[in-house]
Amino acid sequence: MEFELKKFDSVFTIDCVIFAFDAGELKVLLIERNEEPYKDWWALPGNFVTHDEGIDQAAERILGELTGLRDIFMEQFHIFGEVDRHPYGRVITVAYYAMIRLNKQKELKPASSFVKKAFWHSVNDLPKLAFDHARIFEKSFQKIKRKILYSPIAFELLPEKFTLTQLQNLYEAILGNKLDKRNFRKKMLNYGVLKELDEKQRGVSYRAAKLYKFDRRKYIKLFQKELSFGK
Amino acid sequence: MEFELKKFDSVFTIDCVIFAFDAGELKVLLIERNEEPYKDWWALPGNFVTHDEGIDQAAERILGELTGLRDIFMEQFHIFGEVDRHPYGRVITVAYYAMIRLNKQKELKPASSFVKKAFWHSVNDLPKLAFDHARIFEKSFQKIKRKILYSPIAFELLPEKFTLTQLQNLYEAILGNKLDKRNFRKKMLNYGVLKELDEKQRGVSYRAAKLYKFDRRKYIKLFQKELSFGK
DNA sequence: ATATACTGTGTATGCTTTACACTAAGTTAT
DNA sequence: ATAACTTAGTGTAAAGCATACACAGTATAT
Repeated sequence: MEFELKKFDSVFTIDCVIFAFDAGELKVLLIERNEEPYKDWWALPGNFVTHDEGIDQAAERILGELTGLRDIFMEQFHIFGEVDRHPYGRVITVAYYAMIRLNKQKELKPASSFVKKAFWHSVNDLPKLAFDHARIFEKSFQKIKRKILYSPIAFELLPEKFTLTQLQNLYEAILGNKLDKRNFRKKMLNYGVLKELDEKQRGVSYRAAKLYKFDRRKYIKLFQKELSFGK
Repeated sequence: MEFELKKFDSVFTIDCVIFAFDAGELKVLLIERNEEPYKDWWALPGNFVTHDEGIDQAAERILGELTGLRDIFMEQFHIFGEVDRHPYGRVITVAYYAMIRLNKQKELKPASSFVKKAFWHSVNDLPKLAFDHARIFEKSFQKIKRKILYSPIAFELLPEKFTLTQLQNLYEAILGNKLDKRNFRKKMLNYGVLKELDEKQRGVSYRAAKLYKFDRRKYIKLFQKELSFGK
């Protein structure tokens, strides 16, 4: 890919912050760049938007090409438009985030020479990032910390069936502090968005915990109620 | 202003949704366009971003030129990037919103031939808008409806000194429903972000109400507390 | 059988939310 | 001066939610 400075007059890019939860840690997906600028640096998956695609489609395409992840629902959360954020010229980036559930189908296979590899990094131990990506990441992290307080987005990160302890660990990983077990369970069950299953965890040493599922219908009701101020 | 189609390959604009509260009604600032496309239509104040300005500065500049309003703190809330949203080509727009307090200094004086006039419209009775501005407005309105539930943004719309009834009317105008007077007062006073003044309303028929002020210091404390999940 | 490691549960206290209706105070009209 | 009008300002009981806190139960491994 060659850069023509002229075109940089007004260029948009997309950057994606993809969160996942694995081994008790919150992770974010990074790529190792194979192109200048910032060759060999870690960066958020991101690239140019072409002239004939909407930005939401562009986001999906770019994430797919750079990491192999397909059909991920991402939400835009901020635009970064400082004049000097890109060394080659004025580049405005639209930042998207998503929270996903890891499984075998979600292998990382970059399909672009732009990327050496894609890799999940713990959010607590990130390498130095290219461009202003550290800032973009920070903003996204603040966003989900805040959102988790009023919206059950956590479920998107967990396997379909999960235990309450797993759920609590996830909250603790995102919020960065410990929670009381009994109060946490009371609160979560009280929201009424969990469905208790007739099934237990398998393959664990020691006592197995009950599994739960997220009840999307009840969640939608809760969400609407949440939008009221009381009488 | 002449449009060169080529440049439209990747062009971005800013659109501003400015809210104010007047005569018991929530208003939004619109301009009457004096240029094609959508000449003579009402639209949100918006225009092109130049190559050498950051988007936040661009937003301030554009709002100032089109409406005469200066030094308004706006916050970006969404990017609209569908391929077909502008009839002349691909135009991505960054939408900003602000809530302001009306006063005499805030006269509307467009300084651009692009605009015939600028005018406050009740949000309940908007004309047909140019481009996808109806959608942009809707999104901003949803945003503030949600934000007012957890953040005292309402104060930005009121005069510095206000009565509790005015505050309640504003909440009702934004939320679109009636609230209970006693509960509303209890809740608001309980937040602890209002300072009671030794002063009463003047120039009203019938009994004058006490005036209050917003206490920004206490608000900041409240805001930090709000970010916790409990133990 | 025993050690291990995690699961799962209850209660009392205080605070917040909700539902609900009348009197007090100042202004205007006569 | 008085009556009529209009808005301001106030309390309480009941229900629900948040918080603080500790130990017995159960599946597994050896």
